[in-house]
Amino acid sequence: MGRQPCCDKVGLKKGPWTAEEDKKLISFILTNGQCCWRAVPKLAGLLRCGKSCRLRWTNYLRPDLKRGLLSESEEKMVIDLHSQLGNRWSKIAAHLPGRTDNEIKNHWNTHIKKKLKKMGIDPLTHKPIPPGSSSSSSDHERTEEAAGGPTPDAAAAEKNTSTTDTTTTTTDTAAIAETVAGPFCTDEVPMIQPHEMVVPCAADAPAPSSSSSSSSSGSSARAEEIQLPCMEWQESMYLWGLDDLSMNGWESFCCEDGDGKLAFDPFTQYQRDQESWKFELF
DNA sequence: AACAATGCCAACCGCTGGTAC
DNA sequence: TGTACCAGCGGTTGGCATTGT
Repeated sequence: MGRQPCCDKVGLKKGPWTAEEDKKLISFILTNGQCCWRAVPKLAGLLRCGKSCRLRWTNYLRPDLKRGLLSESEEKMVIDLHSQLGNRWSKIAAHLPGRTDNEIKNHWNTHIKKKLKKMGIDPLTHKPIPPGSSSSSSDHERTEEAAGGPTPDAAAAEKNTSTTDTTTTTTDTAAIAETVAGPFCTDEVPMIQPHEMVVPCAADAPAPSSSSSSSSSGSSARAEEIQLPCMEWQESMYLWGLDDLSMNGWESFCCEDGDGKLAFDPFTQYQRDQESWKFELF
């Protein structure tokens, strides 16, 4: 059967989100919660497809997101989980509160993969690379990699890794993870410590079940975890800008001392233009 | 200083699985 | 049982930032 496009693409905006669009999306979800994504852009007054809205929310605007590089322990966990689950980024992300599948995927492709290759470990199989095979990688190799794709052997190996051969690879990978996180410390910004996590409910909650019994279980369950802030928060929000908000989490603007500045964490690689958010109370 | 190469990440694309009818 | 619709997933890409020459 032919699938209809997720939305009418004519006249829809693509590319980077503007601050104004972010604001619309956040305020809509604040008011209405996460419902049918297909309807969100229309109801929120956005010229985006629902899919784009969902992605923007889950990968960037969600208040329980941690920002910054993955810590060593998180990296170890990713390696270990990857050895068991393969490229199931959403499953891996489910074990790392505040991290998105996209973020983990990117981190894997840009950092971890490289580290493993440098150590002579095949990031696909988590086993030592036989001498003689190439282990270099760069962003520009991705084309060849993508074009060629994994070798049948590698693909099979990954499949094995992710399905049946979990016991051996887990053991291997535990050691690998230990080694990798040790000598290679690429993190050049302070780590987020567990106590700095902005939305405790995400960390405290059990890992989301991968099996959804209804279409709403995944994201909606997550929505239920999110403690929507009090109304006073909105003043802080506009005072500090929504980018700060999305970066640090809503709770940092609702902290007991009532001073969002204390909650602001300067370590992040926050580089986005904040000009457009300086309105209202400024 | 100018240009090229490389790194990085947000966002997009297309597919899959689940569900309602 | 088959079809249509939806949310979610994983792979890929575009473009900006950074680094090297």
